[in-house]
Amino acid sequence: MAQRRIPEATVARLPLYYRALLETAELGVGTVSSADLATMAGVNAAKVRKDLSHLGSYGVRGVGYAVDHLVHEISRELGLTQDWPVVIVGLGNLGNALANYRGFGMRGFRVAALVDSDQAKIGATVAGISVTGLDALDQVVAEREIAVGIIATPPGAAQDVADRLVAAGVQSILNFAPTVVAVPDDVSLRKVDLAMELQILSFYQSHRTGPNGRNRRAERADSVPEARGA
Amino acid sequence: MAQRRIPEATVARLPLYYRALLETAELGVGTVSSADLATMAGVNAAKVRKDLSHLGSYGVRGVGYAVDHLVHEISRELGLTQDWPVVIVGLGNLGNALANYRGFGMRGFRVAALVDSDQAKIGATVAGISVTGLDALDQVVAEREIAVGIIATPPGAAQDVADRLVAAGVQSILNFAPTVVAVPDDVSLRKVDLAMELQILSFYQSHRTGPNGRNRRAERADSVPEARGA
DNA sequence: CCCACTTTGTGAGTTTGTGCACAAGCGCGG
DNA sequence: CCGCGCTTGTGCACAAACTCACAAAGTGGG
Repeated sequence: MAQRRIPEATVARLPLYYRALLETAELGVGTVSSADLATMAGVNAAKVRKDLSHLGSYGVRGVGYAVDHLVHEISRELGLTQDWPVVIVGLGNLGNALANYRGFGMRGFRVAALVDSDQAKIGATVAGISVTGLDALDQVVAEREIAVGIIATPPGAAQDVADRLVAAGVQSILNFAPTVVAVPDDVSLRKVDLAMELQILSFYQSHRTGPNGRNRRAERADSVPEARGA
Repeated sequence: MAQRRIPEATVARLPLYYRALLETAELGVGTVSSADLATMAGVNAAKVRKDLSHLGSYGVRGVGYAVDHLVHEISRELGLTQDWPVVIVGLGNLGNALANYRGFGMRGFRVAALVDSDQAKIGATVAGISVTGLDALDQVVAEREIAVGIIATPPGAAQDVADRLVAAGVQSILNFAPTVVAVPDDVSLRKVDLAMELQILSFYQSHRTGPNGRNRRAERADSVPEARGA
């Protein structure tokens, strides 16, 4: 099958497999079947096989996939073999939580800088890192070779921050502010919007039919119709 | 067009339109065109029209959509006309941030309870709400008629908490723990996984071709290839 | 009243994603 | 050496989502 050009949907699932594989490796298991992986990742087994076939990582028929090898392949494909310094902009409740979030350490990501526009916060130390002013963003990004920016500001400031990040050379942005942010085509952008997620849940909750509200299924790409196996 | 059975993809965008419309209403504007909405929501105009046509909300040809009416329609469709009491389980960094998050007030959602298993945290007051023990989850959910649960625990505790939420009668769950959680078919589940988002960004970042890494576009459903208009 | 202009709603064609079902391949036991 | 059981890889058909392009329907000016 075509080696390159991995479908978006597959890319979005690779991290899921990756996590499942790390847990499997932890247990000392040497090989997994697509069915095992499917259970752990909460998806369909055929999908797992097709996804993995996209990255050319061969399993062994009759046996399964070598855990170590697959971890390495996915890791390489996701670019987790290199170090990604991250800057977090905005140190309100969320920014603070993110700065202290363990799990960034998860292969690759490292909080390398914290930035805020509030004079009162500049110079303070959060999670062992000194907070820098927004004006020094360019300099900090350049010095620490930062490629990923996280926006955790109020919505009003988000676009300005995004513009500054882009100007400073950041190529990937994760936006937590509840507003639409525009960036040039050559910059990747993803968003995480709490209110949106809740509103989507609200939709499915209010659209349950039947007297006691327990009938129709509320399928979602993210929901997990699979077994409880493991 | 068929009134009912709104496509998933459309449901996922309704909150986007909703927010854009609220901002428009704020400015005192009476009508918007699909093109305006498209710019604000960062999507394609044809998509906006098709999405809105799904909920039968009629615009006026040659004019556009009445902002107030549309806000009302979407609000009703998303179920935001009613009150949704929410319980947050797990009061680490993230749980605390969520408890203090303004923006929940956004029409409908209200943090009604905070739960943690740590004896040291029980009884404390966070964001004006007293923290309850995990054992009292059933009681709290019943008493306060909670329908939505947010899991902000470490990954190891997530499945157990999900089981307890389901047992207590919660029908919609938003999971922030970086692990796969399984729930019965009649419970809606969405997940927000920070590490996954970063890893997906990392994929696109490491797959930019060309010497300086500035060539290929990294399109994504969530990315915003549109103009900077408004 | 008619015409030019604007904007919606949607039919049709394309692309993307999903899931089934099965042939091909591998290991093991006899 | 052969056959059996297991698991991958994938062809195919179907479903979902997206985009284009345009007819239908409204407004406002002359």
